Amino acid sequence: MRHLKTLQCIADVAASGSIRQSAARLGITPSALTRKIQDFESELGTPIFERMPQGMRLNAAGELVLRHIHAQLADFERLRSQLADLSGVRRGHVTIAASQAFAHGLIPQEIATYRAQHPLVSFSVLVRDHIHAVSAVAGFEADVALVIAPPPAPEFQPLLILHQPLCALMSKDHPLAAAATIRLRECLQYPIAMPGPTLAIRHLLQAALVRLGLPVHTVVESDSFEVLRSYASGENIISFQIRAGVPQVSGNLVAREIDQRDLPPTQLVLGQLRGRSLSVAASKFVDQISSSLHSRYGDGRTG
Amino acid sequence: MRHLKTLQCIADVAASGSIRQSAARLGITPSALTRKIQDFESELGTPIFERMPQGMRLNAAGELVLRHIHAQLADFERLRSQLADLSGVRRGHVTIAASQAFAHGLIPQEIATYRAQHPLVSFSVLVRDHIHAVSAVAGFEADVALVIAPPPAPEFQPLLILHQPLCALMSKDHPLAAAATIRLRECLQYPIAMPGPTLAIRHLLQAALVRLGLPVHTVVESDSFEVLRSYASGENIISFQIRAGVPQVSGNLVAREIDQRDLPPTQLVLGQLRGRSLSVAASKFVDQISSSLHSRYGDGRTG
DNA sequence: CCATAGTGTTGATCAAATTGCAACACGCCG
DNA sequence: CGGCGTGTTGCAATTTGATCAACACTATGG
Repeated sequence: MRHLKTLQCIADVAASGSIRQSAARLGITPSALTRKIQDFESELGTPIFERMPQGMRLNAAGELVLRHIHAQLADFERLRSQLADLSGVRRGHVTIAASQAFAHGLIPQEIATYRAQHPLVSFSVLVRDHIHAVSAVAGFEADVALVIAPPPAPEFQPLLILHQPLCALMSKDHPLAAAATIRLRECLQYPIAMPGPTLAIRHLLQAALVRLGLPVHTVVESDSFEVLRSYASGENIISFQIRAGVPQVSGNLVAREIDQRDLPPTQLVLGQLRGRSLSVAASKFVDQISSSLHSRYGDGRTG
Repeated sequence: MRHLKTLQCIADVAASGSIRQSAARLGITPSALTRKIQDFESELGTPIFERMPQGMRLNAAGELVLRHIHAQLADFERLRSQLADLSGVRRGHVTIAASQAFAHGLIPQEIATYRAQHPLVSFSVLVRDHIHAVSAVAGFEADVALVIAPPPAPEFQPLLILHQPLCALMSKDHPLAAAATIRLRECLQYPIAMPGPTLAIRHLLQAALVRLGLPVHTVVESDSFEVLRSYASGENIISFQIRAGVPQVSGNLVAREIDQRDLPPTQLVLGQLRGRSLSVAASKFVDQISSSLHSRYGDGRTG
């Protein structure tokens, strides 16, 4: 788009920190690029980059400008999506940042459902921990984020909040698989495949385990739910996962909820950047995933 | 601003409905303007104007585009305001749409207070009834609106809501001026200067009067509070005004609250367009007027 | 029913802004 | 020092944009 070209150039230079590098990526010469930036700065009346021997870096004014540019580009994307919807076909691109817990089951399934109706909409999925998922939303890298226990941040606006119990994952022959819900202390009688410290549920577990004061027999610790799952399905080992993160088709794997006296329900939040209006495609995807989660899990809150 | 020029052209043509007219106002030739629009439309892949013998009119897609353009321009204005604030001086322009009730006392006084601290900020005041004030905000004509009993509209986001009693206006020698609060039926013993049907408080009064079922001795009806005030201060006539609309220095005019059993408190709402972020200048003005109203009147709600 | 005045559009011409190329100035590092 | 990295500038080629005049069309009034 013609009138956004300069803005995109600035955003690219801000990201790469180098005029020559951005020039190559944008398919123009460094001189044209440097002039674009100079013209923009002179129109604005303020420099927005610090020129350093190592390259370009945004100054304070530039940070404001970059936020504005990202907002402009996002809003234009939303316009395109609206126009496409007007003519009957929904097209566009949706970027969702999600906790790893949902990367296998929930997200791909929701995307598949959505794309069955609107095949012209494409998706990007960023797997990030709760902190970085929220930053991705704040930095216009992602349209929405689906995370467990997000840090409170004023710019992150929740669109849906569910309270979910934690589940113990085990093979379906496991002695504990008979009960509907189990106590955390029962789990500790068996070897544990422990989520790594970058996973949000690790902190929740940690707190509960300390409260219990019992020894934990950790046989493996991993940042990958895939690894944890494979252990839990193979041996007599127990692992953990939030309920919405449990795959619906799970082979010989079963999930049993942990009694809420041991582990209070955890917030599962779908949210966006406050004050931003989403594209039609993203907005409708949010609607779908909201109603899907809501009908499947209701509001798991009990206390 | 270079990259916004085309957008401004489109907005102007949409407003004027004529290429030649806009061309003259923008200082370019009609041919250049028609080409700008054609280029934009071809980049977008959709026409945004209907070409009629009488001129240009936005089509459905154009309406979306225009909204986007207004949002872009407003957001750029906000950026400029932020940049100015960064360098220590606050500058910018604030447009406020207000009910006529506040056009004399409250608004000019608040603007004067603000401009005493920030003389580089300029103001526009649009006097509109509650319906049109909300539309002005929705159509990006005004940054904020201060209105009585605004119609419920999803795009209008309240920032401050006060519940205000209606007051009877009379000269300070008036027989009723002795009491602190008065009953509506007492007022009807005297001639009334009645607010015109375009004023929001007319509807409130009307409902209460019908409920009372007493004859009303209307000597004059006017859409101008200035006219009503002059009658109320001159003869034994009574007029009405919401409390925050009563001028603080009022000559020989006094205001007495109507008993809330007769007339429930009215909503006084300061609001903006939902999802829009205001310029620093406008945002700080909202802060000032909010705290000023809040400290002066608290929340007048009682029931 | 034609003349008129209004609309937007188009082709050719020309000026102005943008770009590319090559050279330059500066800082860094071995 | 010499090589490599950065951003910047002068000048020429190119592209973009604006102008002017003519055109096609429609509504309106005599």
